[in-house]
Amino acid sequence: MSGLGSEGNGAVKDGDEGAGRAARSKRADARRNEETLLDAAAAVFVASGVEAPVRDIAAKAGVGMGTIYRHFPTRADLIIAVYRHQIEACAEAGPALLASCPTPHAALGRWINLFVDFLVTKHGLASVLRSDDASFETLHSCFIDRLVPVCTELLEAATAAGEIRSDVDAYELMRGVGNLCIGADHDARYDARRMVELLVAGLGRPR
Amino acid sequence: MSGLGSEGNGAVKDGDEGAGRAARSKRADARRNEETLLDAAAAVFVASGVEAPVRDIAAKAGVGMGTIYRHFPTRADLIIAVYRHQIEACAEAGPALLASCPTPHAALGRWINLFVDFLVTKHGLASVLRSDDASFETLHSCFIDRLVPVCTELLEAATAAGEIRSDVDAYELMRGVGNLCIGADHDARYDARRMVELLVAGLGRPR
DNA sequence: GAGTAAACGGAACCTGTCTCCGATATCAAG
DNA sequence: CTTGATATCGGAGACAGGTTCCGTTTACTC
Repeated sequence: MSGLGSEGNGAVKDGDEGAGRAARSKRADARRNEETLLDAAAAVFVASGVEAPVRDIAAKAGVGMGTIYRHFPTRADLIIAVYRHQIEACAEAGPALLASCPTPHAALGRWINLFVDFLVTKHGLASVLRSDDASFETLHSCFIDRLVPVCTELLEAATAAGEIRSDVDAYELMRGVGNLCIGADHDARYDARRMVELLVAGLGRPR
Repeated sequence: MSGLGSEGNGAVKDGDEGAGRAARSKRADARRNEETLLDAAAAVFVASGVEAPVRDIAAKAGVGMGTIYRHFPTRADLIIAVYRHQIEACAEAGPALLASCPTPHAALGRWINLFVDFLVTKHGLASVLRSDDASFETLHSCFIDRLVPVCTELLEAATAAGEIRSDVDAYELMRGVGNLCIGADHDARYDARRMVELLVAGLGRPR
């Protein structure tokens, strides 16, 4: 609805790999495969959800299992790579909203809506974010590291403006919102957006 | 904290199996094993969480895989059996709270706390409740069928008293609360109870 | 005490993740 | 263009859970 970028495109490419070292040395086939893989993964995620078997992605990309695991040591790394730029867009929207909205509280609400839309439109992303499987730790902290600071900024602005209670921190809020988005697809009776709206409403100073 | 029964005891026994048919015919060893299994499962769930391998439970009970699956056709059935009486206790607490609390809204809050305590103290129960694996559908609807009507009653009482907004139904609320409880253990920075409190606060009429 | 149906046990199977290593392709130097 | 060093590929198979199957054992009945 709000739109944090479309679905199946490259992303990552080669930019921020080795912390800007001198060597842009990857072999051509490797570069090509990485991109193919990213596209295939994005396509499969859309078609079958984020929990699609790795084998399917490898098959779709026309490469072997080894290749996929060389580029993305774990499922989670692949997911991160596919969605990294969308997380980035979401993070960047924070300060922008703060500047353009009438009140910090409004900005916070809008920003959270952005986040919710992102999670809800990616089948199963929210669940996988909450998986207690250790290998998803990376995914989790990728989201957290990038997004929590932004959320903190919005939260502090709203607190400073006296618009919300001050005993909830950004990490907790984002986890709560993330949790509320779980299973939002495949259940017509559950509207994650409305629940999040309630949560944000509850944030408002109890007079 | 509030206490919906302790952990590892029988439950189910033989009562409500075949809709009160005449035949109480099970063989003695079968009856014995079922109870052993229930106890073992409860113990393992406490020790390793609800997601513990079925094999572990069988081993703990000292029976073979076949036995476990004869009594509980699927993982979810076993979980249900173990927790059924606690769900029951929670359901029964609803009307009681409504009668004993000063306002319906207070009763609703207390009842939801009961539910949250139940979920949070059972490692991983909330996650498994939200699993999109089809075999947990039974578990899901067991919770839903028994608890949603109770929640509806509380909700309607509070609505009638003009204490809350009226555009949220019990199913949605319970799903939201259940979601908020996911991963509440093993993350000290996340306090599910506080998030649920926020949600319930948001339920209050926006003046 | 024998006969029979129910219950048991656990090996085998399925699905999904991730590892290992021989086969293959790329690139640079001669 | 050839050649060799080396990065990359591919996919069989190890591993980990859940679930099924079926030959064996056991409890109850006559």
